[in-house]
Amino acid sequence: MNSLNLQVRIMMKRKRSPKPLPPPPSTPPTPQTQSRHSTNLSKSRLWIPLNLTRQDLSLPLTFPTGQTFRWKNTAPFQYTGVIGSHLVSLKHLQNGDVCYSLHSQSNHDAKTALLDFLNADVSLADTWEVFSANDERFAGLAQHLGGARVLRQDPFECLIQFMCSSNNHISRITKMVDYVSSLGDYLGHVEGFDFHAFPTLHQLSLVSEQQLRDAGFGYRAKYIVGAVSALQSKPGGGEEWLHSLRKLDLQDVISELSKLPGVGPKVAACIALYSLDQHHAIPVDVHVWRIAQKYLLPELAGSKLTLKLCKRVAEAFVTKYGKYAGWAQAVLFIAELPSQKAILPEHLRTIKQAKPAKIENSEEESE
DNA sequence: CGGTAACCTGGGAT
DNA sequence: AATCCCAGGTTAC
Repeated sequence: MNSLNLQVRIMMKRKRSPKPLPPPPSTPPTPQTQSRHSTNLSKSRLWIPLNLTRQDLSLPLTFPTGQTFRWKNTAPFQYTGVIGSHLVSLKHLQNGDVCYSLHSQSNHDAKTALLDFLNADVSLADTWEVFSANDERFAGLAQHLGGARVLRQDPFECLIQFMCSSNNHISRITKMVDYVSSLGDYLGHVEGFDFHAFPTLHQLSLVSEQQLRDAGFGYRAKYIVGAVSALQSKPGGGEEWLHSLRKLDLQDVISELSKLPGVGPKVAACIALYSLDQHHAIPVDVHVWRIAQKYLLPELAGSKLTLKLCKRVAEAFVTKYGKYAGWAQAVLFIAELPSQKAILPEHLRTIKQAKPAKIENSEEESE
């Protein structure tokens, strides 16, 4: 009956009901979906400048590049998302400068929350200078990928998002994250997208494993329910406990997070880097592994990515790039994305054949 | 303790 | 058309 309450609350919160994509049996919280008729509130919107140039923050290189799945591209050079209870749009002006707009009642703390979320205290210029000094290729990439930042997200939101990301692809991750998001308080809609505050730990605890499975979470349904349950049993509350990890060393952060079901080294590193101030955390995925084999640890080319090698790759990144190695990883990672490679000149593009496309005759193993 | 086989799903390649 | 493969991995054996 908890879930029934949840359902009622959701129905009441929702102002509109787009098509019900994954139809759960009892609870139909629809994910955010394009619903054609968007209001034109944005026309008369008040845009406030942030003191950030495109080199400080590139929205297209920061929001749709895999560190969050909650922000939507709501117009050219414009992204909209939620920070706490603030529904915010960010966009580039013609000259590249960034400005923002609040869709909810503009509280004074909204700008503070926004700057915090953007990790605005970290100077990208200073940080990248170190990377470029230690890596000629990075210096080249930096010319084309300026403004690619690491965000400082809410830890709980980050945790759930990256639990969804494991062994998964972007489109389905986004669908799953949209579903979870729909369980939070409704905040408004922008350009056809519905936006919700991320559900609280309590709100998420009201959803069952079966509901998540029906929504297409697969085996991750069990992990999420388990992780939520584990968090609820933390003294002082799970959200507070997650925040407290910001004070720990990276090793301890990874160790603690890894105790949660569904959280392994990769997901833990993502949470650490994207939400827990662990700027030298290196999420080693297949892309980073390829980067490492090509440019960092060529002697490992061909071997399989084991836990041990995973740690070795992370160490190599920190050795080369220092205490903000995670920020360097973000840039190198973006350079690997098919969607971003197009903006790079030929000589900076990487790894034509990460996995050797099977050539005609398979009788011979190429070394 | 290191290595390996399942695991949900679905979109794209073969 | 039917399979296979892979996707920003983790768990259990």
